Amino acid sequence: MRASQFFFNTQKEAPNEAELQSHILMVRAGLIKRLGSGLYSWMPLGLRVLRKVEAIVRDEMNKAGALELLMPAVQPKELWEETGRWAVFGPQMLKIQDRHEREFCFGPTHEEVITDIARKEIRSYKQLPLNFYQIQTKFRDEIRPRFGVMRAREFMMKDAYSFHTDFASLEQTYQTMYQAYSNVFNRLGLKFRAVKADTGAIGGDGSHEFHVLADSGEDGLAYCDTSDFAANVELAEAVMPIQPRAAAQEQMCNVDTPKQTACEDVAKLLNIGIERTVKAIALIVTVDNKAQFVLALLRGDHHLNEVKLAKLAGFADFRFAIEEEIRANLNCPPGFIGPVGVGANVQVIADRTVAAMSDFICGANKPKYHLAGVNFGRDLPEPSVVADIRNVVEGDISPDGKGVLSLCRGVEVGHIFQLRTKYSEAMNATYLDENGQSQVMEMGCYGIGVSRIVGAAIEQGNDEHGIIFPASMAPFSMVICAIGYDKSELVKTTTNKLHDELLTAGVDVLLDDRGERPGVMFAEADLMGIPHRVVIGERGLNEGNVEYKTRSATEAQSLPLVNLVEFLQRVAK
RNA sequence: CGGGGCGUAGCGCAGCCUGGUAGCGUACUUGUCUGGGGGACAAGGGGUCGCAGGUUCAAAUCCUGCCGUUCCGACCA
Repeated sequence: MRASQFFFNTQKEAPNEAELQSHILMVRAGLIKRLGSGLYSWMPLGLRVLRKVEAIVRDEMNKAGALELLMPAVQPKELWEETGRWAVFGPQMLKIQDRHEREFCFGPTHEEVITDIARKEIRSYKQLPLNFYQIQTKFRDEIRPRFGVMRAREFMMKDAYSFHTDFASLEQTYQTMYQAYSNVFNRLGLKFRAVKADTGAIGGDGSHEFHVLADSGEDGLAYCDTSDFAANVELAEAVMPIQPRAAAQEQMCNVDTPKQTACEDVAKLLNIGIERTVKAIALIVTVDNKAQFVLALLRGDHHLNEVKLAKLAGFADFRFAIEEEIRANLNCPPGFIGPVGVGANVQVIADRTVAAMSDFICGANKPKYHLAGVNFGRDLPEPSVVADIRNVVEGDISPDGKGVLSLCRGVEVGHIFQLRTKYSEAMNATYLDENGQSQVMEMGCYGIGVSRIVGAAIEQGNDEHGIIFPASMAPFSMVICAIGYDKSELVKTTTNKLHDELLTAGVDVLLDDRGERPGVMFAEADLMGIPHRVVIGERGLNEGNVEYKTRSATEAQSLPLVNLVEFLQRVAK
């Protein structure tokens, strides 16, 4: 490709709302162009990247035995009512009407459509297992689109759905997909991790997320360095403390904390470790339309895990209490609340760690006071519920007992689920088994955020000059910067010839024939993240040399003209 | 939906308080000089100042309403 025949539009400044490096660089390099909130055009340069990712995903899906199809993006409401998700998905779904005022949505996912296909097309156990996939535009009306294509409303997704006669078959395909996903991310050249995950709104049993590791990632991950345990922080279990609760040593007493409302400040004032403090989080839990005031106890330095809490029996519907509710139930302003001496109207639940603490510090339910030397069973009743309700922290024992946990952040780019029969049952997707009996199909589903991968990859690969693409997804694998293309006949003929020969050799090469100044060509090539750069000018040519450098190298090397194509062909592989 | 910010040229911004010819940087066009890390000089083109209403002789500027957008708290590939 010749730069003079292509179109790019690089910018020195990115729009204000771009806050993530990947977003800024994608806009500056001219990969994408914003149309509206969460809506992006993929410009020719960006589309080349997207297509390369797609190609790898498609190839690995095919290798794993999945069959590509393409379903409508627009889906009728009736299908979604069968599974009850028309209501469940709620405002995240873009709902539209046709001229007859019939209701549709722009598909945020395709379980209903594929299950409808399966129930109509699959009759016999002999046809199973089957795995269908598509690569298609999805729309989810995100509450807060941001980070460019990393959290856009319209995005490109590969979604696959498998159908099985039994769970064993599902597990087998699930493993195949797990491996295929690992292959995809390895081929893309990304640092990633597969973690155990919460199944969220899609539902089902077994589930793994695939995360590209990046400090700016929206998900917290916990992993064990000495075993293969890895899980989303939402799910990672904080195991029961090994040490049983120590016997009480101190007497309970008031301590003056005139301004100290946070555990951290109380600990500082008393000159003790924050791990000796307990905080009480006031919640309103609704069961059968009845609101119950609850204090959830956590160690001062721990954080509540709302996903875990919501999974406890009776806690599905909870929210944080507001100040008036706290005052009404405890007769005390927030900042000094605690579990000691509360009335029967207050339920107290404790995190496992707290349940094993003794002689701790907590709020006194009296303004400007905390209590020290507090002990369960003596100063207050044992908590009614003890459960794992906190986020794991660095250094926690790994749930598999084979080491300690470390934390990192990641961008979720893939998610695989064992759906089991959630959709097939609701939509009556059945087949006839060997005995002529009707059986409900087992299902799995497997997603990859194709467009998100581009953002995640840039998040992982960039420097002060711009994007550093992995070779697998760069828009061009090589650029020839022809210095003085418009002035020097020698440069022109040499670079033209090299360009044609590289193309013939199968190298995805860009010839910068615009006659731009060297600085401009270098800056733009770096910004776009092209992995290999060949610089050809008259001065070097007269000595029989050209210059070569990879995107991430700091120094260029001089190469002889002889055998140049062979060399470049080899490095570009 | 709750709360804050911002809407002026493709992008980044000033002007608004104190009403009176719409500006700067960048990008774009043309020319000259340049030519190894977004070069210099000169001359240009490009704006219903988000929309609607109001106050006024006069509104980008003051007032009201609406819309869009963005950031901070409940979603997910």
